[in-house]
Amino acid sequence: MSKEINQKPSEAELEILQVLWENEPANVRFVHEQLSKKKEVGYTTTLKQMQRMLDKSLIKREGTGKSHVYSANISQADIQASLFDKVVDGAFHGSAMDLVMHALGRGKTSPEELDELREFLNKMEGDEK
Amino acid sequence: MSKEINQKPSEAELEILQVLWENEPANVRFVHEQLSKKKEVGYTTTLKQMQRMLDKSLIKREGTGKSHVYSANISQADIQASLFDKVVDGAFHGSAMDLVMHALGRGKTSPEELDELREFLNKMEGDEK
DNA sequence: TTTTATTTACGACAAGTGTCGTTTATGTTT
DNA sequence: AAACATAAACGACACTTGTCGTAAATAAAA
Repeated sequence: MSKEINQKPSEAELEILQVLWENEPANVRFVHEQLSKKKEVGYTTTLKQMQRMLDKSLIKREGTGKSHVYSANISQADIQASLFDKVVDGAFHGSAMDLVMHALGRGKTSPEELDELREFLNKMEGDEK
Repeated sequence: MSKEINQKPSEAELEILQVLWENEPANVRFVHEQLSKKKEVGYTTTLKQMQRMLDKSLIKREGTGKSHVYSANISQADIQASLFDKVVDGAFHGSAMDLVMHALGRGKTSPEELDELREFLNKMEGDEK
């Protein structure tokens, strides 16, 4: 059901998608300004990147002449799933559980979050009868 | 303390590293044969890839003349951390917890694993007094 | 010590990516 | 309408990556 992910976004493309996911629809200037907060990059670079993403259908756009606005054309959920699988396969022996342990073992998880997680686990247990 | 990760491995490089992590040290032929189980690829392709990885110091090698054996030069742990951060930042709003939820919410986690996780959580709680 | 089998080393090439400079189109202001 | 400001479109270029073919080196067999 979910759209085919023909072209997985590159590093830079992902950054752009992030901006879009949280600010759709947005024009190039806006996206560029957001990116500029994180790194040094030229406006035309961002523009070009977005045009290529348009070609690849990673994003879509509306508007005419001088006012184009873009939106992501793949859901964040799809990318999450895709990247998740990739990292699990690529670095955690294919074991999602190992990844979870890694996440929790970094010592950066707050007690509140742990509680939340615990609750989540209980809920899951309930679900599977 | 951990070695700097100057060049993050590419997709193909990661596959090679995986083989090495589990079979160090290994020669090109062996690595190539392992890769061949998963995908179609030429011997020289693997060789070239490994030579480049050597240049980048992703791996190291020993031996002379016709018998070279290679070993990974970055730990799996480093890569795990690196890829983990990358995916968390890139697709999960920087929230490791969201990633964990994603992992658990896929419905591919066995009850045993969930129990194991629960125990892990309890243990963590204990630790932080 | 030739021949044979392998392994390495080189060099190439196409596609994809990150980055821009420059030019063109198009609204906006005078 | 002329001048400006700004956005979009093009084209380029250097690097990386994935893939090999071919040549050179070297060890093993005959």
